[in-house]
Amino acid sequence: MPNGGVVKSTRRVTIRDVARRAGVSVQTVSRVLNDHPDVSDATRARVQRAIAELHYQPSAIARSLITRSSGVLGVVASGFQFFGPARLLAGIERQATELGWQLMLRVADPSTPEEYDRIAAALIAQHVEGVIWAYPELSSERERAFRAQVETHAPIVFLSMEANPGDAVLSIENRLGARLAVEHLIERGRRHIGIITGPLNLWSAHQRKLGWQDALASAGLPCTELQVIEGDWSAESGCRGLRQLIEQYPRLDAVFASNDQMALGVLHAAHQLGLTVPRDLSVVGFDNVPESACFIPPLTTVHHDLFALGQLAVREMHRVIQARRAGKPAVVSPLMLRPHLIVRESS
Amino acid sequence: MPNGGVVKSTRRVTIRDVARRAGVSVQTVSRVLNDHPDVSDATRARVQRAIAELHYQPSAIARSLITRSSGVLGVVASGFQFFGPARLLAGIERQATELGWQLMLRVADPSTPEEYDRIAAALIAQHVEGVIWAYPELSSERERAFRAQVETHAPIVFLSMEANPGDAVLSIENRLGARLAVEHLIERGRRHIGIITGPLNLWSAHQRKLGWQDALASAGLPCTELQVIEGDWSAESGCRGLRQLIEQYPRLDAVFASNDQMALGVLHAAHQLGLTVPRDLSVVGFDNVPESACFIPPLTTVHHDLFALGQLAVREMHRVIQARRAGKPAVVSPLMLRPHLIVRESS
DNA sequence: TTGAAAGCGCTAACAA
DNA sequence: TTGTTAGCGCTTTCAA
Repeated sequence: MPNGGVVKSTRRVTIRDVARRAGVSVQTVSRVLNDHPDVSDATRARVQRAIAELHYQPSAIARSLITRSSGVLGVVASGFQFFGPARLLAGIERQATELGWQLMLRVADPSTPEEYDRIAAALIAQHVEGVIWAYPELSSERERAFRAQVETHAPIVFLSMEANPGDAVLSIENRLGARLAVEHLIERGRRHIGIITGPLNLWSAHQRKLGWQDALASAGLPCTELQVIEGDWSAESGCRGLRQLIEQYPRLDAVFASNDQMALGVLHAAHQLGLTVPRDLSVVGFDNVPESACFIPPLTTVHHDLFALGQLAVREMHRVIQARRAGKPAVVSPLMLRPHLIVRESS
Repeated sequence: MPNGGVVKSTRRVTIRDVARRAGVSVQTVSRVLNDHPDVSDATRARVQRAIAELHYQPSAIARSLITRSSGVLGVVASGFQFFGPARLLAGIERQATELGWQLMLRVADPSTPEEYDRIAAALIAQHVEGVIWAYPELSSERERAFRAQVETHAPIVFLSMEANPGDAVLSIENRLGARLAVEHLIERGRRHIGIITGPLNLWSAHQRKLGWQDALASAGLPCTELQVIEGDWSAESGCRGLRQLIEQYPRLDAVFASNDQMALGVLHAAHQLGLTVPRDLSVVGFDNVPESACFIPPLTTVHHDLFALGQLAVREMHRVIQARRAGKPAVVSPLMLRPHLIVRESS
C-alpha cells in the first residue's frame, strides 16, 4: 500500500538506545561516533552494529548545543531567477557541501525594512557560524545595522557589494569589466556608445556604469546622461531601453548592455527597427550566460566567474571559522576577481 | 577602524542572563518570549527591557531540542542555473519565509550514489520537520532508499517527479503541455514535427516526449525515432540538435524544443542554415522564460508556473506538519498544475 | 579502556 | 502570577 506522506510519530532513537542495545555506556557510544581512539575494537564493533540495527542518526542539534559549533552557514541571497545570483549560490552550495557545512538559506526582500532584523535574528537563532551576504545592494544604514547585530555572533562575508576599506568583501571587478567592453567598442571604431544599466541602487550596476564612463572619458568621446537608460536586468527593459536611447540620442552606433538579458532585448529591438547588428549597431553584454553564444548574432560579452566567487567565499569563511576555533583572530581577505572579454559577432 | 571579519568569542547571552538582569526566574522570561498570557504587564516590560539591553537572541536550537520541533524544512534541489529549478526554489523560499519556516538547502548531485544517504543523514541530523524533494530524476532504487530513511522522521513532498499512485507528488502536467505545443504546430499545417528532448532520465523530459508522441499519434502523423534528438537543456544542444535532426529527417518542417534554451539554439541554427522561422520551420519551446518574448522571432512556448508550485509544496508541507503536531495523521495531496500555450511569432 | 556526573539553553509540568 | 524541577540528546570533564 502506498502511503505518501503518512506521518508517524515515533520517538527519535537516541544515543541511550544505542548504548543500551550495545551494553555499554552512553559515553562509549559517543566515543565511537566521534572516532576517539580509546575504544577497543570489539566494543566499537558492537556499538556500530547497534547503530546500524536501530538506524540511529545522531542529532546535530544536540551536539551543537554543547560543542558550540553548529556546522551551519547562513546565506542571504537575492533573486536567483538571474544567472549571476544562481551561479553564486551554486558555487556556495558546492563548496559548503565539500567542506561539510550545512546551509541555511534566506532570500532578501528589499521591499521591507525590518527584513534585515528578522533575517539576522533568524540566523543567530539557528547558531550559524558564519554568514555569506550575497545580496548586492549598495551598503546602507540598514545593512550596517545588520552587520552590527550579526557580527558579535558570527563573521560575515559580503559578495559583490560596495566595499569600504577593510570590509570583508569578495567581488568581481565590475568596473574593469565594463571598461573592457566599452574599450572594445571604441577599438572597433564606435564613437557614440550608449549604456543600458541595471538598477542603479545596486552596487554592481553602478560600477558597470562607471566603467563605461571611464572608457569614454579616456578616449575623449561623448559621455552624457542622454546616452544612459536605467534598465532592470530584464530582456524587456533592454528592448525598451534601445528604443528610448535612439530617440534621445539618435547618433547612437553602439550599446553596452549591463547584462546579457538586456543585450538580448537590445538585439531584438534592433531587429525590429531594421538595424543590422553589428553593421548599424554594435552590442556588448555582460555575464556571458551560456545562451549568449546562441543569440542572433552571437553576443560579445564580459565573462566572469561567480561560481568560483561563491566557492571562494565559503573557503574564506571556513578558514576564518577554523582560526576562531583555534582561538586565533582572523580576517576575511578582500578580493576582486578579474573578468575578461569574449568577442563574438555582435560587435 | 574597520575590522571586517574580526572574530570575537563572547559567550552567548542566555535566558538566565536576562532573568538575572530583570530580577525574575528563567521561566518568566520564557513566558514573555512565547507570549504566554500569565505575565503581569510590569514584569513583561521589565523582561523586555532586559532583553533589549542585553541584545538577547533566543536559541532556536535549544528550543527545538525540547519542543521537538525545529521549524526547519529541508530542500533538496537540482542545478538552478536553469529557469525552472530557480523559480521552484524561489517559490519555496518565499512561502517558507511567509509561514515562518527556515530552509536547509542541499543540491543533489546525481554523479555520486552515496549522496542520497548523506543528504538524508544530514537533514535528519538537523531535525528537519519536512523535506521538499525538488530534484526531478526518474524514481529509482536509490530514491526509494532515501524515502525509507527520511520518512520515519519527516514527511516528504516530491516535486516534478514520476508519480506512483498515492505518492506525495506535486507537479506540472508536462505531458499535456507538450501535447498542446505539438497540436498547435499541427493546426498551423505542419506535418513533419521533430523534437529535441531534455535528458531522458529526467521524468519531466520523458513526459514531454510522450506528449509530443500523443499529439502526432492522434493526428496520424509520422512519429519515428528519426524525429528525436536528446538534448541536455542547453542552447548549444538545441543548436546541434537541429542540425542532426535535419540531417536524419530532411522533411522536417517544425521542431518542438523541450525547453526555451534549446529552442533558442534551434532558432540560432535555423538562422545559420538560412531557414526563416516560421516560414521554413516552426519552433515551439517550453517554460516561457521571460527572455523568450525577445527571441528572434519571439518564441511560441508553453507557460507553467513553477514558482506557484514551490509555494504550494510548502503550504502542503505546512498543513501536514500542523496536523501531525495536533496528533492527526495527514497526507500530502498529489496535484498537477496545468500549463498553457503562449502563441508568439515562431510558429 | 570505560563509566558517572554535569550541563549546553531552553520549555513542560507542576507547585506555590 | 510566578518559581522550581526535570530533561530534550549530546559531549566534556573527571574518576575508575
